[in-house]
Amino acid sequence: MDELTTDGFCCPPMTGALLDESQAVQLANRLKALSDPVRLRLVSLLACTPGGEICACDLPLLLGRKQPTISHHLKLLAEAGIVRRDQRGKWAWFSLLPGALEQIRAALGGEPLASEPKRQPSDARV
Amino acid sequence: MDELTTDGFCCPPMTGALLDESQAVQLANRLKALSDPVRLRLVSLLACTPGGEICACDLPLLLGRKQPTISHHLKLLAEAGIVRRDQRGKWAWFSLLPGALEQIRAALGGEPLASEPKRQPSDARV
DNA sequence: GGTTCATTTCGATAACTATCGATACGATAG
DNA sequence: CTATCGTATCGATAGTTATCGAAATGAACC
Repeated sequence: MDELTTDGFCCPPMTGALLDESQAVQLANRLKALSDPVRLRLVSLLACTPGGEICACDLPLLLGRKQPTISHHLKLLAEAGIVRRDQRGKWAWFSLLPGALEQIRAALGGEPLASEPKRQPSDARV
Repeated sequence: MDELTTDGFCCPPMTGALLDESQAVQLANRLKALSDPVRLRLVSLLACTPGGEICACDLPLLLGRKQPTISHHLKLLAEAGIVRRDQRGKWAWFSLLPGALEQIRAALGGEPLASEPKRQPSDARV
């Protein structure tokens, strides 16, 4: 899990910068990291916390999951480059990795993504 | 699968609009619909196609998957409210549902999502 | 070193998902 | 009505994931 190289969908009207297989896999992996209610709430918590970070010890209560489950989700988010772990004394603090969400949003298409006319049914095949 | 009621993460600096369980489930479902390379490429194709729509008959070749697989992915995208189906004669044409991607992007946090200071390790418990 | 406590890893289970062959459905053409 | 052909559904299989109890790891403190 490394850099996000694509600038995502294209479409300031009608370009041709499709996602190739590997770009799609990369973006899919990042989105998958966010495609879970527990992880979304976790990210949302981090985003809304004044200091920007949360102690792992509070998460089981905040999210209603047992501690190993929380740890599992934190690991996935960290591997996806969305969250950063900071061991401070006995406790582990987590924070959003700056720019991560913005990158994902951008990959989902920075531009309007307009829709347009219609083609004939008869053009369909070949 | 209906409306997207949340405006997502909060955080024009430090608000308190967390995602609750049901909001999180809803958003997770939409993200899950995008968390697959085949579906991402499909969406990307739709986004980059001049007319904004593609005949299902072309997708097995374009995406390198068999027809039932394509049909499966199209169904998921349609159920997630990302794609629209238009039967025209014998063929089914698909197009992006206007605004769907934008909604998802917005739910991922319309605002900067800044990060900030640090707390003491000793504040950790209680 | 040894105790304590937060967190991760392990292992097991249940639920879900992508894929595709076979088949059913649906619309058009004859 | 029948044949044809595009698409959806069914059923099976293999791979993935969320969850959590139990055990291992790691850091502070004495």
